[in-house]
Amino acid sequence: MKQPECDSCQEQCEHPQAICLAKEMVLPDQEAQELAELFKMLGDPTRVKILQVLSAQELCVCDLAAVVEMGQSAVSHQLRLLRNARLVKYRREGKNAWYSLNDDHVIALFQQGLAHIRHS
Amino acid sequence: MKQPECDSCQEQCEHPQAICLAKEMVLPDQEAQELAELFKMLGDPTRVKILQVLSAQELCVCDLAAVVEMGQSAVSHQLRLLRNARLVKYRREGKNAWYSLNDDHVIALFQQGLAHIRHS
DNA sequence: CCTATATGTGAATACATGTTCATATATAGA
DNA sequence: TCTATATATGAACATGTATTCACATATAGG
Repeated sequence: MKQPECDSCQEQCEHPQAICLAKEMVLPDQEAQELAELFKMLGDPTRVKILQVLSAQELCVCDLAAVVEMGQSAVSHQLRLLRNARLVKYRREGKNAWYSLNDDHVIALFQQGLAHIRHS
Repeated sequence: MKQPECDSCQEQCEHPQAICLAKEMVLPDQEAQELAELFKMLGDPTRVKILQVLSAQELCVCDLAAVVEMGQSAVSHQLRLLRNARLVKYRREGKNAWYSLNDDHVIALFQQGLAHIRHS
């Protein structure tokens, strides 16, 4: 077994080797933060529904509001968050703003997530 | 094209067909809720780190606190959430409580998530 | 039984989040 | 230009969340 190398393990830790191994592999702050941001964006039922229905077709704001049964304003606020997170894009056509997924990665996450909650 | 079938589409909606198709496929409330809960659980950098290091080895509370550089109490609170969500399990051995992942599904989600943030 | 150590937890705090309301902006059509 | 409709957004509010502090519980070893 290799010896712990990080300084902080020499004094106070209960199980220095385990800690050092863990410290070597743990995601750096920024990446952990970004990953958490991504999951946080998927961590709201309204946004879940929005993203899910957008995976099948482009929809405008008032349609989305009808589908998820929420006010137009609430949906619009959520869409802004999803836009900022680059999870959705939109195009303007006359009075309507048509939203769609920016890429399909999110769908893979949904599928994994659904698989998890469905048999666990 | 098939006609819209859901009642609510007959009156107010802007694009009834799109809405009806979406309504037919949208996740039911409870499932959207559960999925959101799962992602919410992954939506915090501390928990992200905890789960990630637990994917490699079993660790006790004070070790986890050292690795994620947070107080023992904070870690303990987070572990309770993760326990309630059945994402981690633990066994007591003397004075220590050794935590580990309950299953490996979460890791798949992390990998998907990392893939997403790393090239997007 | 007493002490030291590891862990769990309630209360308090600060902060983040989601929705609503009112209103602003943008566009189409008269 | 004026009106109607779709969308965006700021402010306010209520609720949720993460951390800290103080303390409770549990266990090992005198």
